Amino acid sequence: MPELPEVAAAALELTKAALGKTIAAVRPVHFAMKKKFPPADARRVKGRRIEGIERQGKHQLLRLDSGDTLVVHFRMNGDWEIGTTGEEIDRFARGVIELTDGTRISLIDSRALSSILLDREGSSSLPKLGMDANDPGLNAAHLKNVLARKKIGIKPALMDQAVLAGLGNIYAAEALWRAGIDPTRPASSVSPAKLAKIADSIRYVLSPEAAIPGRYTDGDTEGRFAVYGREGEKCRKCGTKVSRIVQAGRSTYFCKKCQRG
DNA sequence: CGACTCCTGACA
DNA sequence: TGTCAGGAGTCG
Repeated sequence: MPELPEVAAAALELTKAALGKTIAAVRPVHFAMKKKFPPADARRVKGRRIEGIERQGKHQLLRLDSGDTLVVHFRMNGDWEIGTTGEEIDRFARGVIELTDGTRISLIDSRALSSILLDREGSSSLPKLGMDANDPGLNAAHLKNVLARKKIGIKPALMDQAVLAGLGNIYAAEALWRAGIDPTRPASSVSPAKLAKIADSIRYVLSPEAAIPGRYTDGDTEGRFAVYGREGEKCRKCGTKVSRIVQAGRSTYFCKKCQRG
C-alpha cells in the first residue's frame, strides 16, 4: 500500500505518537525482522529519546538522542498501528516500538517484507535517493538531467528511487496516463515538453486534491485510479480498453490510444 | 537488462 | 493450485 503520500501520512502519525518520547523497547516479532534487528540493536536503543522523525523517499527515519537512527521501510504492505502496551499484539505485527508512556507502535505487514534497521551514528544504510517526488523543484529541466542516458522505459525510470524518491508503481502509471505518455518510451528520448507534462502530472497525482482514497483518506475505493488495476476496463478519456504489460517485473497499466507520446 | 529473492494473503 | 500484490536488493 505505501507510496509517498501514504508513507508521509504514516510518518505524521508516527510523529504524533512518538516524537519526544523515550523508547522502552524495540522488538522484532517476525523471524524475518529478527534477522535484521539483532538483540544488540535492541539493547542499544532502549532508553533513547526520539528526537526527530523524518521521511526520505519511502524511508522513515527516527533520530535518536544517541545519534543513532532507526530506519523503517514499509515495502509493499507495511503500516503503523498505534496502540498501548496493554493490548494484544496484532496478528500481523512484525515489529513493535514501545514507549515509556505506554504507547505501542506496531509495524503491521501481512507479507513481512518491511524492515526496521539501526544505523549507528555516522553510518547510513540508505540507498541513493533522487529528488523527492513532492519537491516543488521538480520540473522538466530536472527530469531531463536525471533521465539523460536512461534507456529504460520512462515508467520504470520514474520508479527508480535514485531518479525520483517516493514515486511507485501506482502513481507512476497514473501520472503517465494523465500526461499522455507511453510508459515504454525510452526515458532519455522523452522531449522537454513531455517532461514538463510529466512533472505537472506527478505533482497533481500526489497532491491533496487528487488524494486517492485509501488507508488515510476517506472515499470509495472503487474507481479511485484512472488506469492502475483497470485492465480491460474503459479508459476514462477515450473509452479504449486499458492495457496491462509487465515492465521490470511490475505491472504497467496504460491506455494505448491516449499514451502514445 | 531479466530473473530470482524476501514473505504471506487474497482471489480466480 | 496458481497467480498476483502499491518494493527493492542481489546476481548473472
